[in-house]
Amino acid sequence: MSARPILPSPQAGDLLSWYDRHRRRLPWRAPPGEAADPYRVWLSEIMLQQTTVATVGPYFERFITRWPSVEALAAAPLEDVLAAWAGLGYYARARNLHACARVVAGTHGGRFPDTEVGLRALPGVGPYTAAAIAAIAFGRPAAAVDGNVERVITRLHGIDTPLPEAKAQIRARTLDLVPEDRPGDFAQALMDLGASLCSPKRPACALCPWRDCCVANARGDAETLPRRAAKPERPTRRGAAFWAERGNGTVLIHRRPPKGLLGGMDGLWLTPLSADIDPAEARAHAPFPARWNRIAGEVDHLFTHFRLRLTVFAATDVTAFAPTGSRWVSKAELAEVGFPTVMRKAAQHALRALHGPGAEALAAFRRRRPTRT
DNA sequence: TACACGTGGTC
DNA sequence: TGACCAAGTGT
Repeated sequence: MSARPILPSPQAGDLLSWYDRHRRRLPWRAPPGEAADPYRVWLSEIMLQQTTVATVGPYFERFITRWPSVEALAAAPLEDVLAAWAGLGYYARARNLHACARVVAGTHGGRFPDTEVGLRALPGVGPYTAAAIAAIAFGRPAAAVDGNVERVITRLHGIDTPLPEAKAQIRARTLDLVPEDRPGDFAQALMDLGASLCSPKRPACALCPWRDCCVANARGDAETLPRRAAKPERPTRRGAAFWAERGNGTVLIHRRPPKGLLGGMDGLWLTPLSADIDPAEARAHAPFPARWNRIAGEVDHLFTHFRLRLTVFAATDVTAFAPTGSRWVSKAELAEVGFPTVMRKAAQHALRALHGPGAEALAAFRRRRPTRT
C-alpha cells in the first residue's frame, strides 16, 4: 500500500453551489425555489428508469398533455397507455405505471404517499424511485442512488469493490452526504454531476466541485470506476414473424399476452423464440394456412439479455379469419397502433419487400425521433 | 442473488 | 460491429 494524502471531506454545499449555477432545465423539474409536482416527478422517474433524458423528453410531454393528472391517467384504458409508451421499452413499466395511477387515484385520494416507505409500496416504485420522489417532491432526506450516483460516489470515496456488491456501501456513503435542507436539489445535483462532469468516459475532473476531496481524482483512476462484475455473454435466439394482408389492404396485428417479453404490446404474429429454428419449419407456427413467402434477409434486434434474429414471412390476398388475440387493421389505423421497436423493424422489412421503399404504410413505422438537446 | 426485461446513443 | 451504459424493478 502506498501512502495517500489526506483529503478534505466532501460537503453537500459545494455540490449545491455548483448545481445552482449549472443545473439542467428539464420539463419535469420545477423552477428554482418552486415546489415540484409529485405527479410529474413520479411520471418522469418511471420513464427515466434505464432510459436517457433525450429519449424521455418527447414521451413525457405527450403523456402530460394527454393525461395532465394522476386521475386522468388512472381513468385511461391500459391499452392506450401501452400504445403511448411504445418505443420506450421495458413495457412492465407502463403496466405498473397504470396500476400505480389507479392505486393513487383510487385508494390515496389522488395524492402520492409522501414518505419513502409509503412510495416503496406502489407498483413500479423500487428503492431508487421511492427515494427520488421522497426527496424531490416532498423534501425528505432520502438517498436516491441510481447509476449516476453509483459512479460519483465510488469515485469520490475510491470504492474498488465491484458492483453490485458495493451497493450497500454506496448507499450508506450517499446517505451520509444528504443535507437536511434541499435534499431534493441534492439528489438532482448528484445526478446532474454524474450526467455531465463525472461521466463514464473522460470525466472532467478539473471542473468538478468535489475535485479536491475525490479519492479517484487524487489517484488518477476515476475513469476505471465503478468496477463491475463481468457480464454474461448474450445468446442468439431465432424465430419468425408473419405479415398478412387481405385484399382490402388490412393487415394482421397480434396482441401479446399481458406478461413477459413485450407483454401486452401489439405487433406481428411471432413463432416461439428459441436457440435454433428451421425457417422452413417455422411455417408450422403461422397464424393460419396461407401462401407464406419467405422474405430475403433477417431482422436483427438486440435485447438486453439476448440477440434476436427474425425471419419474416408474408402473405397477401389472405381470406382467413383473425385468430384469437389478433385483429385486422387498416393501414391508416396502423399509425395509431403502438409497436415495440423490434416489431416496427419486422413490419418495415415486410412492407419494403412487398410494396417497395416508397410504400405509404411505411410512414406508420417511422421512428418518432426525440429532438436532441 | 441472479435473471428477465427494451431501446438508442456513443465510442 | 460490438461493448458499454442510461434517473431500475419484479420475481
